[in-house]
Amino acid sequence: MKINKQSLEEQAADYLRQQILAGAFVSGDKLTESTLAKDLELSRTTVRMALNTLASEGLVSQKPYAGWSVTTLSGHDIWEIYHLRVALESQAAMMAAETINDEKAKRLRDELAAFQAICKRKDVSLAEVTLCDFKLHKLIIELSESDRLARMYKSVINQLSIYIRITHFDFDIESSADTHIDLINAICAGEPEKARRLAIENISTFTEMGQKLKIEQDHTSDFAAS
Amino acid sequence: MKINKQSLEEQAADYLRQQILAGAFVSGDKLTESTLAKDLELSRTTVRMALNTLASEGLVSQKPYAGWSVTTLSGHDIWEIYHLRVALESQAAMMAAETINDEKAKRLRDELAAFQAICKRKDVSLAEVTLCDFKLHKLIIELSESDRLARMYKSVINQLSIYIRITHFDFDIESSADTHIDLINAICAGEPEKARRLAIENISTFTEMGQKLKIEQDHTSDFAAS
DNA sequence: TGGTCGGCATTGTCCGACAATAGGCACTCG
DNA sequence: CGAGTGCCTATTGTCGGACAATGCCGACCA
Repeated sequence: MKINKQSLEEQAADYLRQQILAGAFVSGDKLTESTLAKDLELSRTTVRMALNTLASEGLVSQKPYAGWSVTTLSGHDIWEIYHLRVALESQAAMMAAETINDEKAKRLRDELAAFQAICKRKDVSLAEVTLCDFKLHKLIIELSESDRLARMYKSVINQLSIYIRITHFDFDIESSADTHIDLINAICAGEPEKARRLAIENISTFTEMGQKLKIEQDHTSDFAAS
Repeated sequence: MKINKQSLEEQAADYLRQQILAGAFVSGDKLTESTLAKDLELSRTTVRMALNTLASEGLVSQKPYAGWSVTTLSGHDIWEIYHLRVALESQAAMMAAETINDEKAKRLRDELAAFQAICKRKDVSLAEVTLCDFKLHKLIIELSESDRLARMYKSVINQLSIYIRITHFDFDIESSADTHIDLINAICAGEPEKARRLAIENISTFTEMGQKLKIEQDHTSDFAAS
């Protein structure tokens, strides 16, 4: 038996977030309260509150009396988001290194090992590699043991994925996991400053490539889910 | 003539935020929708949305069907907030250093000079010093030119001031401004890495003292206002 | 003592209504 | 032809009331 403890508003927010991240609504699309209310079979009030939630996460924007729309990001917005990601992820790497213990280290190494195993397969798809990469970064955030940081990070990543539907591309898949080895080692060794530096480097190369190519990504809901 | 373009919800949120930061409601106080609605002469719906906004900022918490209350922060929460402040403020210092120009440098130096002037006065109050200190930090954030970062920073600071009603205490007021000199110089000189390091040091000493003493602070509304 | 059962306060959700506003269209006037 | 003007429509902003769902607390009972 499974009972649903989430409020309707929460469910609506989750659903809409997922739809946006999955690309069912794309940047600039207009969302009207009454239409959504009919589609979701909810009252306008509830839908409205869900939209408010998404707005606070930066996924949708509203113009007074004009309507809601999926956020459109300018170049400057992307710049902001990139720098925020650097700030949060490097901080998380530091904190993870500071609070490292055997159990955490094991989780990190296991995740990295899985990542490497995936990369070695010949028939591996980009999607799978991407998923592993995401999971690893997400794990580092989790190991920082800061819910607030995790929340902010998720918001940043979600905003980013409205704009870019990529993470990895046609560069060497095999070495994809390996670029994380040093970072994971630094964290496990309890070297905060080194971990911080490597985390920044890792994101930098990632983003640099992101500027060149944009590819559809088919599992954007990963971050929004939890 | 001055017309009010803000929605009622926004005004309610601003008002409540100010009340919380000013100490009219303290940590743990219960807020009931219908009571607030009567007090503010608004509908429950509107109040509810305002509370939702504050919740997304971390100022109030809600337990389903039980009620809203001003957030109570645990030791771990404070730890999270401290680390977030470090991450955001050091990043802002870096970004300010990276994008420094004559006009920005002038603003920084002017603010610092004002700070120093205040500290030199014999009859200066702690409140005034605190205000200057806040303004300087706020300026650095602003100079990073990232609205998202500013928003997150404000949220972090607001949460912090629910718990701690202090910024400065009975340590040497005269040298208070001077501890910022190196940081400002690094930013103006366009040295991101140095600026980052000094920003972290600055916050660390600040927080360290914050753990010892807690003093009422009488201008908490500064950050929430803008 | 410990568990159960109501009652009360408060939130969660809905509906319907109406005012306020933005955005687009047609119209006028030069 | 172009610019400004005024109207119409779609949509949001706000409201009040209503009722169900739930958490809390105290009373009662074994």
